[in-house]
Amino acid sequence: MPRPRMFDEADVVDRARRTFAETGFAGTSLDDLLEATGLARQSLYNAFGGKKELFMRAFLSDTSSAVDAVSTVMRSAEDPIVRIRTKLVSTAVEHGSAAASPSLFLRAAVELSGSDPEVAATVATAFDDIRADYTACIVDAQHAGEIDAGADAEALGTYFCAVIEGMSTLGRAGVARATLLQMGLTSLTAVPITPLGHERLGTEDGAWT
Amino acid sequence: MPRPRMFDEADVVDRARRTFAETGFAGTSLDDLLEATGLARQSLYNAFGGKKELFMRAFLSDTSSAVDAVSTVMRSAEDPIVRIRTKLVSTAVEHGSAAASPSLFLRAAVELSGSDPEVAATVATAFDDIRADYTACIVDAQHAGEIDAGADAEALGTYFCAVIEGMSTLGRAGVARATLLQMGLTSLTAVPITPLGHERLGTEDGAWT
DNA sequence: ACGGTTCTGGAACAAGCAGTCTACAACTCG
DNA sequence: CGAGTTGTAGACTGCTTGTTCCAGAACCGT
Repeated sequence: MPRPRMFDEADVVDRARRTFAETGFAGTSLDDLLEATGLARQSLYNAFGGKKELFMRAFLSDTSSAVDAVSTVMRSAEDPIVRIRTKLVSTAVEHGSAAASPSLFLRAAVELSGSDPEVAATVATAFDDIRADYTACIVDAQHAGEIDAGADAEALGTYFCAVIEGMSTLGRAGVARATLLQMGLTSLTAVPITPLGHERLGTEDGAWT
Repeated sequence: MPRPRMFDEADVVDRARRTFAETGFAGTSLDDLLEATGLARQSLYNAFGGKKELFMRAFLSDTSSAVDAVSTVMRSAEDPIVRIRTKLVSTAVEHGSAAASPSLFLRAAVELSGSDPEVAATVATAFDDIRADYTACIVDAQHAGEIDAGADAEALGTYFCAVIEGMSTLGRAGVARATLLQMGLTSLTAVPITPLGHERLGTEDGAWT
C-alpha cells in the first residue's frame, strides 16, 4: 500500500559513504548529504533515522568491504606469495594520486576511533580480521615452500597490515602512485622468500604506472 | 605601555595542538579551544586572528617538530643502521596504546589534505623532507658498509616513511604497543643488511614493552 | 598619579546546524 | 474507483557555531 521509494537504499548509502570519506563526519552537513544523495530531508530521516545512523551504515558497509577485499585476495587460488604482491599493487593503484575515492574506513579510524567506542571497536576487529588473513596467507606460503618455514607468520601479517595502511595514508596525503608502488614492492623484500618463492613471483616487477 | 599578556603564546599553541589533534578541525569548537587554552574569546582573536589561523599555527608547529624529530635522529652520531631502528622503536612506543597525545600532523593530513591546498602542500613537503632524511641515513649506512651498496636507498627511504605512518595510523586505531614494535622490527628485515650491519645492530631485540 | 594602550570578559550578532512539523502527492489494495 | 498508507517537499524551530562589539580593568613610562 505504501508509495514506493524513489531511491535505492544501497545507492544512497554508497553516495553518503563517498561524501563522508571526503569531508569527514563533523565536516559533512546534512545539506551536503541531501545534495549528494538527492533525497529529501524527511526521506532521509524516515529511511535511516538521522545523520549519525546514516554515517554508521556507510562506515560499517565500507569496513566490511575493505575486510572482504583483503579476504578475497588472500583466499584466492593464486600462489600465496603472489596474492600478497597483488594486494600491494592494487593498494598502490587504488590509493595513488588524489582522484580515487578515499576510504571511509581509514578516515573514520583516524577521526573517530578516539571518541566513539563503537567505531573504535569496529576498527579494532577489522584490523584483527585483516591481520589474520595476511597471516593465513603467509602460513600457506610457508606450506608451499615459498617462504622460510622458520619465519614468524603473525609478525609478517601484522607488518603487511601496517605497510598497507601506511600506503593508504600517504596516498591520501598526495604521494604519487609510482612511489606507492615502489614502497609496496620494497616491503616484500622483508619476507624471507625461498628460491622457489622468487621463481613464482617472477623477475620483472615494473610496468605499472 | 600595554598591559602584559596573562598567557604564553607558545603554550597556547601547544594546548590548541593537542585539542585539534584529538577532535580534528571541524570537530573542535571555539568554546573547546577557550576551555583548553584558558583564554578569553577576544584574547584569542587579538593574538591569533581566528580559529583557522590558530589551527594553522598549531599544525605548522607540529609538522616542523615531526620533521625535526626525524631529522635529529637521522643525523645523530649513532651508527646509521641503529638510527633507523631507534626511530622505529620510538614511534612504536610513542604511538602505542591510545593514551599518548596523537599527532596533529597525521590527523590534518588525513582530514584536510583533500580540501585545503595549504595543508596539502605542507604535508607533501614534510613527507619529502622526511623521506630525504631516511634516504640520507641509508646512504650513510651503505658508506659505512652496514647495508649492501647495491640497494636502492631512495626506495628504502620511502618505504620507511610508509611503515612509520602505518604504525602511527594503527596506533591511533588502538593497536597495542608490543604489536607496533613487532611491526617496526619486522620492517627492518626488508633491508639488505651486511654481516657488519647485523653486528652493529646487536642480536637481541626484545625487552621493550 | 595619570594617560594611553592593551588585555579581558561577557553580551550581542548573523549564519549554519540537526532535526521536526505540516500539507500534499503517489501508489496499492480492496 | 476511492480509502488508506507512505513518500516527498519545503517551511520552521531551537540550538550551536565563528566572529564582533563594547565597557571596564590592568599595566607601563613619565
